[in-house]
Amino acid sequence: MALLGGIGDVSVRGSNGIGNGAASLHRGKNGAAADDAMNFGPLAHWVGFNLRMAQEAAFQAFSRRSQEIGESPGRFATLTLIARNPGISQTELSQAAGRDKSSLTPVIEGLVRRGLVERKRVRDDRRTYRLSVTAAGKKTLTQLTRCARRHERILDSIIGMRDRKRFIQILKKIAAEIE
Amino acid sequence: MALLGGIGDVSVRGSNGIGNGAASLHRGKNGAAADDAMNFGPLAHWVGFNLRMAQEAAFQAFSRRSQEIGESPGRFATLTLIARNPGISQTELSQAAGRDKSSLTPVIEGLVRRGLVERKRVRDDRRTYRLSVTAAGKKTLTQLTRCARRHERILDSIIGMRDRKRFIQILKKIAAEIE
DNA sequence: GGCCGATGGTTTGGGCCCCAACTATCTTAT
DNA sequence: ATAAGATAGTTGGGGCCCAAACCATCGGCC
Repeated sequence: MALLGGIGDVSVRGSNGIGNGAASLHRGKNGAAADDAMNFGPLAHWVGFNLRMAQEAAFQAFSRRSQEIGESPGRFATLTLIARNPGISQTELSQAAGRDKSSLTPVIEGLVRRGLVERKRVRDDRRTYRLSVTAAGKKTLTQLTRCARRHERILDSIIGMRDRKRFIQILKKIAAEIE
Repeated sequence: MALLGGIGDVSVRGSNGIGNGAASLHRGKNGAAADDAMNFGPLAHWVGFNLRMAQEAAFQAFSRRSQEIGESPGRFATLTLIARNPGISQTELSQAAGRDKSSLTPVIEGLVRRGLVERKRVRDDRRTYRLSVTAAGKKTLTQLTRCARRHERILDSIIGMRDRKRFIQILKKIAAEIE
């Protein structure tokens, strides 16, 4: 498990990379589509679709990794942001993380319950909370960061250092400018 | 915002691109973090995080677009794949789309209910279904494709034609090679 | 001082996803 | 033939996300 050695093999991947390469699907004997390879049509050339596939795959991979520590990718990003910006409010946090504030309620609630994050009311504005990471939280964060670095190293090796910087730049640009 | 005039401004974006640029958060008067800009720490340089942000943003954008037609991005990809590979089974489909087969049950069920997809039992193997797109499905697909092309054009303009090809290549590589 | 609109957080309802377990069916080896 | 193993699809439980409705509090304005 990450949990397994490869868990069966949801990974048709590995061999086929989405492209109209040579995915061997073997439609049963008389598959209606005489073709033997999967046809992705226009999807193969579209950014949106490939972005989704890549993100989903990377996310799942990291998910498995961080699971060993008992945390999820979402909680990890949140924890990091709080650590780097002590005293931040939930709304600010949600904007930074690109999530709706309502999504953070359960996440924070969980972090607090596990004693990784502290949440204090503010005197001058009794609506907002002020978040900060506890000592235990810092410790967990260190582990998670190590774990994330391993994950990043793998991604780096797939992308190649030559394109890495530009690749990230483009991702940032998309997140910032779309819509 | 897309749906309103600007509702406050969930869009810290636009101005800050995740990078440690100049996101002005204005922690209330005495914000614990004296800093005025959001600190993303290592997240800013990591592929995983930026991948997630970009994908999520693009996904939401397309989601809104396709909603006008009454469909979702997930259903769109599924429909396209069925159209391109008539007679495909649900399992094959799930592998191509990189999702668990159980995720497809409700999706297909929905497409069938709306009369966009046809599902036939096979004689020689009564376990599998054979999927195909109906005439109505083809029509919807045409609309969706048009809609997707508009979306793609925007993404293209953000990425720039010079890097586009390489960018997609990298995304495919990630989806194919990670774990 | 009291009202109204804005703002921080929570709740509720819905979507999409994964995984593990289960049913029905097919295949294979005995 | 038949029992064991593989495979197609479904079900149930859990996670994470968004959007709209809802409280409480804050702030400006008269």
